[in-house]
Amino acid sequence: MRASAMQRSIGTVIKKTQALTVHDVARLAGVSTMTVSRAINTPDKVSPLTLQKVKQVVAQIGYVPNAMASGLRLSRAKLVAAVLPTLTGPVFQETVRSLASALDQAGYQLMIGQTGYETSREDALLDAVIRRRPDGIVLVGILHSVEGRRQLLSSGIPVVETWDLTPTPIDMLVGFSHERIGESVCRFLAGKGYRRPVLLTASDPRAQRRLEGFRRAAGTLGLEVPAVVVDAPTTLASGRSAIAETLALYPQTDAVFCSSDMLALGVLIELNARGLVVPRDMGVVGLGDIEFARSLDPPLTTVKIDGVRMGELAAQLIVSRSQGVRIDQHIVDIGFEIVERDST
Amino acid sequence: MRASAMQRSIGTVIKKTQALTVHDVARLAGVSTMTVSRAINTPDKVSPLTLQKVKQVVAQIGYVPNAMASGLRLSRAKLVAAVLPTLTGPVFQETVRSLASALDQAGYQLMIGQTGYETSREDALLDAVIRRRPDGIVLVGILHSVEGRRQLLSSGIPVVETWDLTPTPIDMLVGFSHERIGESVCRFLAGKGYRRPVLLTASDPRAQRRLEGFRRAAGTLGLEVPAVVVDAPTTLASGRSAIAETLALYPQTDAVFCSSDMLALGVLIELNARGLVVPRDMGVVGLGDIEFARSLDPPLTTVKIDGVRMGELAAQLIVSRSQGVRIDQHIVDIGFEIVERDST
DNA sequence: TTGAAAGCGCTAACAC
DNA sequence: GTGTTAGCGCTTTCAA
Repeated sequence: MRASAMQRSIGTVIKKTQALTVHDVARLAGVSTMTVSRAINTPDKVSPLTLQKVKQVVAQIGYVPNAMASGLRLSRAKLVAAVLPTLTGPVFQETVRSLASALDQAGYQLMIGQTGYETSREDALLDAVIRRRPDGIVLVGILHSVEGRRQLLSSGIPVVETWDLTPTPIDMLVGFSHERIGESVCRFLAGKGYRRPVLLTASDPRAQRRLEGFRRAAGTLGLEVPAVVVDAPTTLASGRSAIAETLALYPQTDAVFCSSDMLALGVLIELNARGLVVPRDMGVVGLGDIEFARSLDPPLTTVKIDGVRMGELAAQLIVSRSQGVRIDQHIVDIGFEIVERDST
Repeated sequence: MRASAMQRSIGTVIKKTQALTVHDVARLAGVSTMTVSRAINTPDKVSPLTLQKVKQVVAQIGYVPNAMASGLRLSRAKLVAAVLPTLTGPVFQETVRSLASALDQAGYQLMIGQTGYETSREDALLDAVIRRRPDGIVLVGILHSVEGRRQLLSSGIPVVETWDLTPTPIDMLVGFSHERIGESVCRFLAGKGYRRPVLLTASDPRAQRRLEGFRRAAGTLGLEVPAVVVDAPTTLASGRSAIAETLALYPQTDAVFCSSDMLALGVLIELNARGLVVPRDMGVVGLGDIEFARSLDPPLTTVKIDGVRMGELAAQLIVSRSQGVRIDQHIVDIGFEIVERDST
């Protein structure tokens, strides 16, 4: 009978197997604990014979070192924390995935904390994060709380902010300028002959700055740019309703710049449902260039944000810093790129 | 030369700020370290006056307890690990998000490990996970490696498998039957009058079992069911090409059951591009009922998988177990539901 | 090349 | 209600 089946039928509680330690290995291998530690961490500082003996015992009894103990001793958790608004939605996914991969390759694990768009949760979350003494903290998206900023600063833990660009980061930063995106998209649309663009803007500060950039550029062209606000996080459904609202309020609109590709997909679907043809009746620009953007019908013109690169760079900054390397380039602007496809 | 050695030789090393400990608080508050510990963890076991004094010092100097130290002392990391194929794609997102939230509320943090669909990576990843002595491990999706199974079992760490149903879980399980989904969707489509269904099937074992279930049910109805295989992870683009292939190979197809909602979206887009009308010319069924399914045009008939509930239950099982509660229900079948909308 | 001692920061158990 | 002692498992330092 299998163990689990037995437990269910009889109701036995599992005996908690006593976890193995260096002492167990040391005893069985006939060496000191220190030698075990060396055999595992710096094998070249141990004679081939002892090394082999220790390795064999480790394999045989299935010893796995305790990271809490070594972390405490070394003051290095080999852990990095990512703090983000939410794991849901395609926006930050690529960044987090590549961050996790890059860290993994360097022997670090990733811990996740979601603020859930509530500023009140941020402080408690940061406290929980700092308790673990991670080797670094990656902020994906914005940190609102002022108290949180202070906590991070005084913790002395390396911090990388992402997805934004500010001249005054907490510590390090890998991002891009939302204002410049607004400006660029405005010029791009104007260059294509669009004269009555509308922004479908998420209710977050970064979207707000894209709007400002867009309007600034539009001002020099003598254009007025209305904005339709959408609650964050943006969804396909909110894209459909936002374009419906746009058509009702500003029927002469000839192009929309959406706060995300998902929003843009909603727009495409709603326009298609209304028998309107993109780009003939309406130009559509997305943001993110997530996986499906190129596969839509028509393929979506969008602003490519290199989330993978951002994650990799963030990982690199933290790993270097935690190994004591001086970081000269505290602020990295990874830029963006307007990918022109058939929706404009 | 090791990277760190090289860095040291260049000589640009930064000194770390000394982190605060209970001793600092104790000294400044004029009490013992034990009293500080009590003031923080069991405030009701401390006199109101000392409590206030300690709290004030803590706030003033910004002391944050060291979780590695308490974790080591208590043998409780207050950490749960989630191991999954990839963070990308909408499939497991809801599960992971709700898992993180539920754990957070119970005072646990979530650590992420991605196997990246490579069995070879699984063992190394599990080793890294077990080192941290998490209070539980949640397997999202399947664990392929036999050695990994063994490692997990002998670690004694509570394990919850999800997104599947097997009579022989490693430990605990929260999932649903993929075979029954196949059967149900087959009967559903047959009931709607469809006679030539095709499956767009991802190349993973769970999708395979849905196909088997579908074919078994189809067999009793005298139907043959071809399958078009799509590489995991499924994407919108692979949906477009899969339906194109389907139309070429099996032109009389009257319905498709897709391995994910994203795949189904690709199908809808491709059919729309070809001037085919859903459901008149083709019935489409998705899997997952992710956020956008109801907002598509037409709204997508799909199999609702309650990822949020799965995450919550997994969290609950682990938290209970780690608090010493006996778990009688080792296997929880959360079922599924066919949500009929307008695409069939 | 190997080992003994000490301590990372915290808290259970036991005194007072 | 508070303090003292000891030790969680590991690894740096120093001695052999």
